[in-house]
Amino acid sequence: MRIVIARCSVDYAGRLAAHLPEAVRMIMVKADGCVAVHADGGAYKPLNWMNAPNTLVADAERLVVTNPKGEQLTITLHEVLADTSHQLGDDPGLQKDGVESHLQELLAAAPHAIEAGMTLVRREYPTAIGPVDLVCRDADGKVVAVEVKRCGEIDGVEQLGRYIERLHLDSTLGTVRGVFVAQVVRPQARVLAESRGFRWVEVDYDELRGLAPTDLRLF
Amino acid sequence: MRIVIARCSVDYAGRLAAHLPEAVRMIMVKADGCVAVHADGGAYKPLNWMNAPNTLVADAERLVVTNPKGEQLTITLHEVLADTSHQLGDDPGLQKDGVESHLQELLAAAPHAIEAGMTLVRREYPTAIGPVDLVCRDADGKVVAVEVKRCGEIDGVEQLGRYIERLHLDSTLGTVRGVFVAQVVRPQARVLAESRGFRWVEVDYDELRGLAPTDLRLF
DNA sequence: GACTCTATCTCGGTA
DNA sequence: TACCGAGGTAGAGTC
Repeated sequence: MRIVIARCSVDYAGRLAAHLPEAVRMIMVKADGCVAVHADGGAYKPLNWMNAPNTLVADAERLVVTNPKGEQLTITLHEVLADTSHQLGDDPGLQKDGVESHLQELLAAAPHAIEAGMTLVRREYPTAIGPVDLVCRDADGKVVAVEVKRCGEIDGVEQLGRYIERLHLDSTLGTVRGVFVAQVVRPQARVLAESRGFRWVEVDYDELRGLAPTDLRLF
Repeated sequence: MRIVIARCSVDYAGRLAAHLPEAVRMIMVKADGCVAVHADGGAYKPLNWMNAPNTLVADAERLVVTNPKGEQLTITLHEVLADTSHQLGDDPGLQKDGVESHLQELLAAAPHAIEAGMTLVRREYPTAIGPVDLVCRDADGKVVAVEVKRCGEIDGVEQLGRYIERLHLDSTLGTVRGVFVAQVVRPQARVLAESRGFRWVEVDYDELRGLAPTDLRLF
């Protein structure tokens, strides 16, 4: 990884056009060829960047980064204040716990947490437009499509609607009811779900974890 | 901005739980207190991070970052290979051209580019589920809801459908027709738009720019 | 390759 | 502050 601190100006031409006036910034060039220009604030997102794969042409005055799609980032160096390189090596990568797929696993293991009497038919039930998170049967034996979100927003309700539309084309299932499950369901998503005739349910992740077998936990 | 190259392990506890095994990484601490841990690859996204505002407690062995929401990032330093600081100063910020809001401005200034005889009623027309990009009247005086996208995909068509549903609740408007406008409309979005009875239109950004007054241009 | 969906999304606007 | 929508979304997984 090469790190350059420099007074520079930057131009990007690609999916949009963007320009950065002259200022002191940090330029990070990673081993895979991706480049990021950072200011001294503003979270982790760089002001400008180019992802790998790239071709880099560098001299004392400028750094021109081009990618196969024809996008181009030009960094004009007015004054270089520091320029260092470091050998980092491969990274073993990040282990995560608590993302949507875990919530889905937990609900698959305990569908009664969604609704009393509910049983699992299948996780990731395939349709032409993508898999339905959970397909269940309720206490009356009726088919229920369940969309699981960590955070319940309007998009997820639309998604559930599209899945149910698809499932209705499968005549063996009969009428399919929709349930929208999330740790938090936003007010607008509630309104849309109700107007579409879907139930919405908020579930607690830690509570579910208590209900499920221990081997589902990561650490 | 402080940049540390170190063999370290990292733990994050907050919206999820995450762990990074020991390896050499780059740790960036910005002036606003945000922290990012980078590997030597994987685009601009750090492996782990904490956004400002934060409280930082640092000693030779670890860096503990806590935010007001109770999230915590702990970086355990096993070996520090470099540790430098640089004064960067404020950044003048990024100037952009070609994003959706510009396209919307241009179309508001030249609604006839969408359809001959079209006139603007209002930009960002408010509804209970969010603002409609443009509300216009066509050559026959009929109300038209316009959804503007840089890239026309299926989500945008759904959005237009929701807005029209809402606008129909407003009895003063009469029947509302839908038009989906983008620089490029994807095949799937075309099909969905047509099946919903919406017209779709592709517009050229540079051509529009030629039609509009110069003061709308950024650079 | 295209398409789909998730994200500690980030970021900006607005009520 | 919370909520919503856009993004050069990026990134992972599937087909």
